[in-house]
Amino acid sequence: MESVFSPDALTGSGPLYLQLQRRIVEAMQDGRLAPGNSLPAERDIAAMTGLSRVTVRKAVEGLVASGQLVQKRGSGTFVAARVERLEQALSLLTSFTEDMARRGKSVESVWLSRAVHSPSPEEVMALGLGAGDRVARLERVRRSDGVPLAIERASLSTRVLPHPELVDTSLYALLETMGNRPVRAVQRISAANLGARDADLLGVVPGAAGLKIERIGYLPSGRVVEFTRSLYRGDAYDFAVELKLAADSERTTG
Amino acid sequence: MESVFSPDALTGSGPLYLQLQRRIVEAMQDGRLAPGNSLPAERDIAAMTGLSRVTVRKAVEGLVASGQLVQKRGSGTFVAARVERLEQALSLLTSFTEDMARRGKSVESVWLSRAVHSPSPEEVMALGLGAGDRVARLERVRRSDGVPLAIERASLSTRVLPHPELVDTSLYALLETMGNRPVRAVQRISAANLGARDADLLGVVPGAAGLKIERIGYLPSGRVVEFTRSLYRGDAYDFAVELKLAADSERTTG
DNA sequence: TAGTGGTCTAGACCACCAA
DNA sequence: TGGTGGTCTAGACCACTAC
Repeated sequence: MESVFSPDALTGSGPLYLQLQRRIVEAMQDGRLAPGNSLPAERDIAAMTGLSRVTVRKAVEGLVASGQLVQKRGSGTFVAARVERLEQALSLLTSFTEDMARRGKSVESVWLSRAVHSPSPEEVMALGLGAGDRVARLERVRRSDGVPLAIERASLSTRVLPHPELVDTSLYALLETMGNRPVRAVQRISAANLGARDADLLGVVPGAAGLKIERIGYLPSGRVVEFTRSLYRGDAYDFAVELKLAADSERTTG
Repeated sequence: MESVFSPDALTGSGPLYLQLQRRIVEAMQDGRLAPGNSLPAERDIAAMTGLSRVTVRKAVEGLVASGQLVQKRGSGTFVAARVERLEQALSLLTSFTEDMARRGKSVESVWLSRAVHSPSPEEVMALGLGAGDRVARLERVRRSDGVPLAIERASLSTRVLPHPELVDTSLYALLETMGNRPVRAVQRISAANLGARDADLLGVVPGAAGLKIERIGYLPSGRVVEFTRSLYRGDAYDFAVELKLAADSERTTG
């Protein structure tokens, strides 16, 4: 433990903050710093290493940004707990609730908003709204076993969901009872660094990588039902897809 | 322009570096700072705003991390160029080369490595190798129209690819000539912050969000052909998927 | 209340780039 | 060579947490 923050061994090449960072990472890898362990206070590390506190902070900063350390103001700096990685099959149209239930995980939703609004231009486009149409917006943080996994922002025409406040756990379950459950959807997946607000909601550091998914769900008739933008924690989620050879795939759309 | 860095208007609430950051973002959004424009030198911004250089750097740091600004040592700080976002259909098994050709983009590969190695434990698992088997490793940076888009690290048994140095542009094209082109693949998609080396290869800042894709490709016989780990630039790539209702999908595996 | 991280300053030297 | 970003220091005050 002392060896991690000893003043010697800071004799390597490169910036001092990177050398210190490297030593902390090594200590975490070989178990000298285990998940949950706290690091000495920044001022103490500075005194032990002979560096300034600013330099120590810069070393720690990078590890906090990559999720390996967690800082709590007034409390201390801790080695982050490992997050179990969940995997979701991407080829099936399932809801988050159903998906988690299937693998025996609890699901909690923290509602941020459930109300009717005037549509944004983006929503008008995606949902194919007419003049005067209004949208139901559902915004929530999805948790499983207490760990926040995703932020979900769904928009639906009030014609399919006039009373968004009735949605409890599963949006798809409610849509099903009204005969409006989508049977087909198109998703776009990309990655983005999370902003301050979203990172906060997901319990990660601003700038952490998130999986951004935009989904448009269709009824059998081809009408659009839902337009959902989700942000998944990059460190906690995997999507699995099965692909087939191009020439091999049947054309179901022709 | 001066208004962005004027000493007044730093009267809002919250940390000074966030207030300055917000003003820079606003200037980029309304075009007062256009892509390619340079910002004043850090020391000048400090003088103009009445802040210390350290505080100015902290404001800029966040925007560099999220890819909105680019810093060049000895040269200056610049508003980042916007990167056109490409979209790839995820339901078809195509190669990068074919994919880009289809949309009229040029493709360049920068080879980092093309050689035969002893397999790592991970490769033994994924490829189902036996004792004594060796692997061909292909590592390259994929560029389109000069912009680096992805890092691709492919591993194949030397039984299907004895001479990796023969791979020129398209791995799949070569495999096809040998009757070893995969017809099916399973992918896992997640997001991760890019490390220093990978970020450098992709021309983005360390910590930027990347789309991580692991793919295992199969022959018609069910044998594994390739194990590929790719990292796509999160700001330049979109994957599109079409989903179908669970109960609706035919079971082809039963 | 004592200790922690969060912010901020003024000033310094170095490495790199362009003219 | 002069200007730029990159690193580093010593010291200060604030906000929050735990006791």
